[in-house]
Amino acid sequence: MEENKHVTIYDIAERLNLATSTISRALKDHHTISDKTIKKVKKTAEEMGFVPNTLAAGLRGNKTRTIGVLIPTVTQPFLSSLISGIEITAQKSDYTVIIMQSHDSYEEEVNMAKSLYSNRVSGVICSLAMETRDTAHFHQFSNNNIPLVFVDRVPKGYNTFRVVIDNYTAGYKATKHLIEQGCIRIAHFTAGSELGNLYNERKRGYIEALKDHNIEVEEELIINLNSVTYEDGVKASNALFDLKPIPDGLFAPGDILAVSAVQTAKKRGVKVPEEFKVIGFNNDPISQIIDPNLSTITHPAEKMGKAAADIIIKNLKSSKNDDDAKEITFLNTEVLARESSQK
Amino acid sequence: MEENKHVTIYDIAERLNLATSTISRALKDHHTISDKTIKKVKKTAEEMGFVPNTLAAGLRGNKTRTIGVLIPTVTQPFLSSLISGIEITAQKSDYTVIIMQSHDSYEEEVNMAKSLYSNRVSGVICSLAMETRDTAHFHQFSNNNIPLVFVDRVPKGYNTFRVVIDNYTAGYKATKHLIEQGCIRIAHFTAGSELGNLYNERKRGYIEALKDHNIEVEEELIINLNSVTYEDGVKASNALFDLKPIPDGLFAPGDILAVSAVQTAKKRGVKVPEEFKVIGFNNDPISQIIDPNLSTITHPAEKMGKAAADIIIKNLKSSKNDDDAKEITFLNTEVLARESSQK
DNA sequence: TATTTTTACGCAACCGATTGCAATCATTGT
DNA sequence: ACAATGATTGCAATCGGTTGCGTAAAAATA
Repeated sequence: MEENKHVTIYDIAERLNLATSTISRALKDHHTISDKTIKKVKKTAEEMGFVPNTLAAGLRGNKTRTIGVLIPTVTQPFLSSLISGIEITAQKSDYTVIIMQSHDSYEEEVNMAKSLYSNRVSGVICSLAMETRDTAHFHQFSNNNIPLVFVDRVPKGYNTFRVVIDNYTAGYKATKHLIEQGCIRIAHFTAGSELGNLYNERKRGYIEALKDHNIEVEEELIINLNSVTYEDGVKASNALFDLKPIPDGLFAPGDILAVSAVQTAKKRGVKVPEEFKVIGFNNDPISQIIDPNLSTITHPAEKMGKAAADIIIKNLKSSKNDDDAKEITFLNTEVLARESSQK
Repeated sequence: MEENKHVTIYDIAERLNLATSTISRALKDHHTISDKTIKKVKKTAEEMGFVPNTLAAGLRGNKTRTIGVLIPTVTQPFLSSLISGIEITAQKSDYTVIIMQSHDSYEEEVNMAKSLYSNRVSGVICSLAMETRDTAHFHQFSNNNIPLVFVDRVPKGYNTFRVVIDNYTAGYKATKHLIEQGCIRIAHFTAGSELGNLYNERKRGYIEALKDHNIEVEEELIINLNSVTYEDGVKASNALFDLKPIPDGLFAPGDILAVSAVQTAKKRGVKVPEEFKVIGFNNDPISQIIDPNLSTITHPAEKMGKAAADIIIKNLKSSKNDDDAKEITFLNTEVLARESSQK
């Protein structure tokens, strides 16, 4: 196992009796370099096993062709699909992706943002941690002209790019769907989070849909969860089924919650969808596994990732000092009617 | 939106009338720097919003405190949990994680390996792409003393660190479990892959378990899949149920496959587990969602990630020229008996 | 043939943190 | 009071590409 020192452009230059500047330019097909030289350099570089040192280039040029991704976790289907989308698009333009997980912790998010900045990423894509209440730690990007795109869980009142779905409309659609399936007492699970206001938006849609169909909004049918987990979903579901007449429908703003409700219903002898119709959110893989199959709202994760990466890359290309307002991209969602909400 | 130039140690040095070397040392609590100076420097650095430039440090020191992770995809539960484990451990030691997806393509794997090397990662953790047949593209790491750990899908005959489960034993256990539950004609799904020999190993365990219990190995019960996907699982399952007397059990080397079998069984009126018992592999989330709950083999993804990261970090710390044989770490698996294999 | 224009390449500074070695200052011993 | 020892800090090279500017050589034009 020989201890190969890294091969540098200096090594190539020495071998060919050329200047490093020539090597550097030849490797990038610079027009001032003759074709002969370019071929010769590339051939030699290949032979010597030259691999450019990204650090050196990044240091000098102050651009790393790296996109930093800061998300709560990679283990949620939605987020791993998001990454997948980012990665596919990034790769096409020869960008590298650094992924960091905040684990929904504000402190970690702050640290990792600093770390990304420290690594001089060219752009940042972020979905906020649940805990996050302020966005000061993102100013370092904005202030240094590093494109910043928030996805899905985006902050209010911060002029950056955003890629989202219309959570209000989606919530409205979901609820309307249940109404159309005959539900008249529809429950809703929600979760608090001031900055990433998506649950509030879905709830708004839910309420508005009820009102539009002359259905009374009952506070006891709206349950606030601490966390969007299976366990909390089970608790909330049990609370629902403890009600005197149980509700006949549920709009859960997440498939895990919806699944927990379906399974709890089964355990308690409540028939889905006959006595209790459910619609979830996200179209996670589990929605097609559970019996009955779960109706849900599509959430174009991969598409969102691609869109976010596209924005970063396009922005980097034009490299204009975009001081103007940052666009907000809305992606479409749809009701996916399956068995759990069948009339 | 002021255009803050990055603050460097030069800026701090100028402000305090000190040398950059002093600043650099003060920031890392070097013992030759007085406490006063250290405090002063840190305070000023904080005030000025100094964030160290990782690139510069990495270039100079030729170490980046970055772990490169090269895996087929992040969207599989097993792999995203693996990442999670890597990330948790890395973060504790202040390492950054770069994730790249090969999408099971050999060509992409080669490119991304080069990219990781180009980024001068301090260590690499890899789970091979399905397509990969040789490992030449990993020599650049071995040759340059960059610790390399293969996880789960590991190459044969390559002296590097490996973190795996004992797939043979796991396959044996799974099959034995079905036998103990009364199965006498057990089918098996398998998939070809020469380098990452895990399916072959599981199959070996399956066959050995049958032999040990005097059960004939029937070739028609062993179905070779092109890919480990739901769709291929459905095809294979239908093939099984087309047999004159259908088998009474199935060991599927992946929960997706097992789920596809259970659902296909339902569709065709085959009762699980009464007429057909199933055990999967991985303990993916879906195994607890499907009805009946899926018996499976635990696969300690997060633990494997932690172990792999630990190896990298430990190796980097000792920084000995470990020319000796690389250890192989076996993690434990267990049968998780749930409803789908109930006697 | 003399001169202008191209073409092709070299020189050297630069990015920002790190580090071996030299230098300066303060403190203690004699 | 002076040398010696130790505590602090400064100097300058270094890592490996990148790039503005300068120049020599070749080609084009007068």
